[in-house]
Amino acid sequence: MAVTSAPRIVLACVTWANGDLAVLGASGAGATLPTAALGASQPPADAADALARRTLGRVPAWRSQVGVLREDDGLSIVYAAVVASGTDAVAEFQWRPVPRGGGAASLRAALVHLRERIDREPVAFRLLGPTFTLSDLQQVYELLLERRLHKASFRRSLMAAHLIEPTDAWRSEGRGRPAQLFRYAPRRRRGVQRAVRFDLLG
Amino acid sequence: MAVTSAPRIVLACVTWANGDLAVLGASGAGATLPTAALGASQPPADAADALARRTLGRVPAWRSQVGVLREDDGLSIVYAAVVASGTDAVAEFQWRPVPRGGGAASLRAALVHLRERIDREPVAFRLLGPTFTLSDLQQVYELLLERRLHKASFRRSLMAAHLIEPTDAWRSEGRGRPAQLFRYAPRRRRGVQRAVRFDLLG
DNA sequence: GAAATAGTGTCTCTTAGACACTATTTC
DNA sequence: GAAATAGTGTCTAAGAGACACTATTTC
Repeated sequence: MAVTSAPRIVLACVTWANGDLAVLGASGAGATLPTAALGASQPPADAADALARRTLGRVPAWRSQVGVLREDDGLSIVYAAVVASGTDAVAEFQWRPVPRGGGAASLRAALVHLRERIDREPVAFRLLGPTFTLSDLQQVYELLLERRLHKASFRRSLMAAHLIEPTDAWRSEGRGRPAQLFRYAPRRRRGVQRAVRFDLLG
Repeated sequence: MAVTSAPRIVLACVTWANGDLAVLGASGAGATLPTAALGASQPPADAADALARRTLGRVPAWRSQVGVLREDDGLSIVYAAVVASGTDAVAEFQWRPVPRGGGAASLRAALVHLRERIDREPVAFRLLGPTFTLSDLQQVYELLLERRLHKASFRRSLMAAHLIEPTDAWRSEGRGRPAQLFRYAPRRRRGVQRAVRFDLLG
């Protein structure tokens, strides 16, 4: 038994608000992420959920461990989490716009983590509410991937994957044609495995 | 300051030997992965490298943090590492065939970690020696991905990515036509960003 | 020549992206 | 009707997989 300070849990909890990504932070000047000490013999994922419950009032819709960082004052176990658009923060926590390009190392790592998982896990769908328009969904993908996507192509491959189903509701934002609302309803396991990609290496 | 046992570093170090993947383990009956206590204020990556140096005599060609697990006797910080085919283990450690489907949780997590990164980081190339045949490379991809790949298609997209260059050496394995040796020599950054994939979700 | 392995040419089918269009709303 | 946003049809080019082939070695 060595005398060590217990590792700390750091939670980067992201949502989609006002057409932008927002991250949960402590109120006040510094944009610090919520943290908690990890209990002896407590599983880190449980600690992350407990921390979310304390700062948000609920367990996130999706959560994943980002990794461990050695920081000045000890070890930080960073978690990325995602909650549905419209979820309110509690007490002394609030949603802040995600800083473009900058921010603390743990937040940047969490955003990279989300970006790397968006095509394998339902990150984008958990960021949205129970129903959403296809423009909403595309905007979330574009924010997380930090690049523009082709509208027709996005919709075609989305439909081909059978991940969503239309509702009979439509939403009008004031100007322009109303958009149909969809819900996340994955039907297919996974299709044919596709080729190895070498184009991301180098 | 709480009284806690320091987290442990666990190293899942993989190589390619005798046409199969092998993992470095302690000699003897139990197939336990090498471990080390993490020093207070020591960065985990440094501890993983030091552990590799102690059990292999060298720093791995590629290394990545897999994550933190709460185990019975404390926290384990798991690292996946890869060394070139032909590297010898030292002292009381040896290469063991990777158990198909089974094995300890930390080893399974490390193998999933490698599989998820093979198309974004040069994992397969670091598993091979400085020169290799295209059949070697394809076999490593097939072992890591656990599925067969199409030979002509594999080679076409590999060449299109400009990741390797031919040497003027050929290797003959006894039977069959000798194969040309290639080396890893990535030339291109990355091509055009391609579409979002929905087919891995669901 | 048979067997084994390396390596290639060609066809087809799928699909991503471009482009241009139609549809439905507010003003 | 203009502006804005949603949604679609068609063409093209790239690429993945199937198939069948050629090439070079050992026996």
